[in-house]
Amino acid sequence: MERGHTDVTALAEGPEDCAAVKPVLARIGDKWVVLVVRLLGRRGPRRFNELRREIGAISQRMLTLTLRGLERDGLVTRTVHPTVPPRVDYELTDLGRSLMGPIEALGNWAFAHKDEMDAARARFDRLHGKAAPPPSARPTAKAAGSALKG
Amino acid sequence: MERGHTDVTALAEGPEDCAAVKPVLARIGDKWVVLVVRLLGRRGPRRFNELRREIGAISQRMLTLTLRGLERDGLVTRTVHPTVPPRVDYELTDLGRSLMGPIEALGNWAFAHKDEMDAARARFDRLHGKAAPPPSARPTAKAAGSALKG
DNA sequence: CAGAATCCAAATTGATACTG
DNA sequence: CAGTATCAATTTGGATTCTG
Repeated sequence: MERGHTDVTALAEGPEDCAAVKPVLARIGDKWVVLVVRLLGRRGPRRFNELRREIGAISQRMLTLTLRGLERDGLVTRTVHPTVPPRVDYELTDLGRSLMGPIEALGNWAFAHKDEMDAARARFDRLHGKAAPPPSARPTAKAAGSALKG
Repeated sequence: MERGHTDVTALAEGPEDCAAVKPVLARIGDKWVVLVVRLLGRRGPRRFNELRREIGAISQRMLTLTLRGLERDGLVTRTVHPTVPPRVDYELTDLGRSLMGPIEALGNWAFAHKDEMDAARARFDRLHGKAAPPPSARPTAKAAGSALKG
């Protein structure tokens, strides 16, 4: 049953099922999870600071939190080598590896369509007069006052 | 080039590419986006409150924000019918439809492995004495006081 | 090196009220 | 019906400090 990511074409759609997969999707949806899983999947086991360096923009706290979450969900194993200085290796579990298929699909899609999305965003922003509201874009009090920052 | 979700097996892995796809993944990673795209993809165009009802747990504001984001990224179209009361239909664009493959793959994976993840979580929590630290789990002042709730 | 703890800034979200 | 505006509460994330 290791045929990649189970191509079950018929997926339930009831609200109960939505609720069931929601926490799973929440974890996968985590920005860092995708990067960490890809890294561990493609380049094998990694130490804490190796991951940190290779990911680049992540803070220590977020990496710790991300790895802990992945470990909790059974997607990675954490192996502590009782040496000094300490050495900790993180590696994908079978479950974690089974996630690579869907993750790659998503990554490939993102890579293949980022230009279209960029163009769409530019067009939308132009039509709406907005500059570039990052994610949600709502006036946050500080935004009003910071207008004169330049 | 409409062969589903481009099965490009070789995906770049440099940090620059990571940066490029990050915003894309961020949008896809959004909990609601997956649900909305699936709904629009499987059941066709939908009105605002139809989506609201069918999703269930979403607030009006979040649905508005989610749809706006999807529209901005060129994944859905928003059609206003100048009737009274107003009627607005949301529908996937071609780009949006092309996302369905990866989304389904992810949804299927989540559905297929939620039990394993649940089990893993339970085991982890048991070993760590923690009750059930939802996502990140950090002491938030209020959490300290609620420890004696059991 | 790997991580825990603390502090604090900023983003996210829900509830509510108002509008065309 | 389909939003927008505003406010309050929660969450999230980064920076810093400390430890084994």
